[in-house]
Amino acid sequence: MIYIKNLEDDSYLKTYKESLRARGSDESVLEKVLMLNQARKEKTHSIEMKKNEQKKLSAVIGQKKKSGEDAEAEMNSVQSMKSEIKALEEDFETTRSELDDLLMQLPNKIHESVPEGRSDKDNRVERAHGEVPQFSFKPQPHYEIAEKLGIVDFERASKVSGARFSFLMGAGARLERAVANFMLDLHTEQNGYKEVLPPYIVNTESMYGTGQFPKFQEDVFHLEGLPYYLIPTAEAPMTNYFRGETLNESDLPQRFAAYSSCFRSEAGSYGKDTKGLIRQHQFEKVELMTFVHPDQSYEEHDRLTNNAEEVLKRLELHYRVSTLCSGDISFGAAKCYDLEVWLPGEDGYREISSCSNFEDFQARRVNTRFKPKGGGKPRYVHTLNGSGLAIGRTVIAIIENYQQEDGSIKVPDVLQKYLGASIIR
RNA sequence: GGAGAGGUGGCAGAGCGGUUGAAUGCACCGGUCUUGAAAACCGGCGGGCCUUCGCGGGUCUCGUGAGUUCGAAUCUCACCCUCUCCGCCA
Repeated sequence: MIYIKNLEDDSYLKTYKESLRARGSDESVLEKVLMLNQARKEKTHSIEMKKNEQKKLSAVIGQKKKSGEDAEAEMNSVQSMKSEIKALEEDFETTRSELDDLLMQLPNKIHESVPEGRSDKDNRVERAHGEVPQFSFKPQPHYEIAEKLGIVDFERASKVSGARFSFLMGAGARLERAVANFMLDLHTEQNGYKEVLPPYIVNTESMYGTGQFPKFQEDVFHLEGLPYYLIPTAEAPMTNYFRGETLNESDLPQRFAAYSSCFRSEAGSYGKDTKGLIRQHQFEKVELMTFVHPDQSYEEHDRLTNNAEEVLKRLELHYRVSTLCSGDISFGAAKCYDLEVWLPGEDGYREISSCSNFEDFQARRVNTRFKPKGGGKPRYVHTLNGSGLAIGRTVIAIIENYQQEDGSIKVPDVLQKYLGASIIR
């Protein structure tokens, strides 16, 4: 049961409707939800009244039996109440499950600072770092460079696994590992995150908790015949980490840097980015995930985004930051910044991180709350996450931005100690 | 994979089929006492949903789900999880 309380608040409802419109989503779902919620309340009430009657009568029976009296009449009337209640409950259950299904289809309310728009063309560029690098030769795409250097093998990967898989070989594999270590060290030693290696498989319930389901059921790998899924991102296990728990306010914020492989079926993206490492079924990522006090989530959103940006800054890669517009922002996010890195081989920008504030959208689904310091009812935490960064795409950016005319790759300064080399040739 | 034990409130730990949301202890919060603190004493102390302007009332919740019963934390079944021993394995 999610979201009901908010939707009963008139002013919230008003802004929520505006938000739905800005997203371009179906408003009729909301109308149905409001109707069903009303029905749900009425049905709950009548069931509870009946149950109360029944309980009282049962107590009478208990008394009578104890004192050896006959309770035949009472027992008969309880019997008939029971069937009445059963019918009411079945009816209620229909309403409730219908309502639940619809509630899962309602997207998060977007934040007021999110620009209106329909597609990624309407996203608002907030800032850029560095400048588009100039080359004295024509820069090659990463897969050309990498294949020539023998640090990636797509052909054998397609034989062994299929399309959208790769073998990283030698310095390629090591570069991937170096980048992962560099990011994790930065986030744990300087940015205050706790390092996590989460499970790569989660159960059905966890997939609903992050808001991946039911909408994106197609995009994940399902283990046949089992209620298990390969994680499309570490966001899945991490958002569920405190599922069903009530934390203390003093426990907040909780900041995690989770390193994991990610698995995506990429159904529906056939023909897109078929070359190279851009869109693989399996890739590595360091995911930043935080649980914070609701009053601090927007401050935290900037912090987290800055932490992700710092990786690119230290690697001296040109990138820009945009706020996703209302039509482009994901289902569960209230606000989202995309970090796009410059790829000379493509002569364009590529998303390398997506930093979202979910406010309490996910927290409601996973039921993660905290007890306020001064006492009072538990409140939902706010959750945020962002790639810090996608490792495979970072490797691509390094290959393309640090390529030399002779086909070698210069190693960025900060990675040299991890790689034990200053050039890959 | 085989054999056994167990899952009760923040923790520890009782619980006979009958008014038990659940004894007791600890922790926590408020108060008395104290210069202050401790100790002692008194009181309070889970969450969801429905209802109420509020006080309050109702209902659900003792791993999860179904069932037996007028009535289930207590009985039955299935599932999940934890622990111990054996086997296997990185």
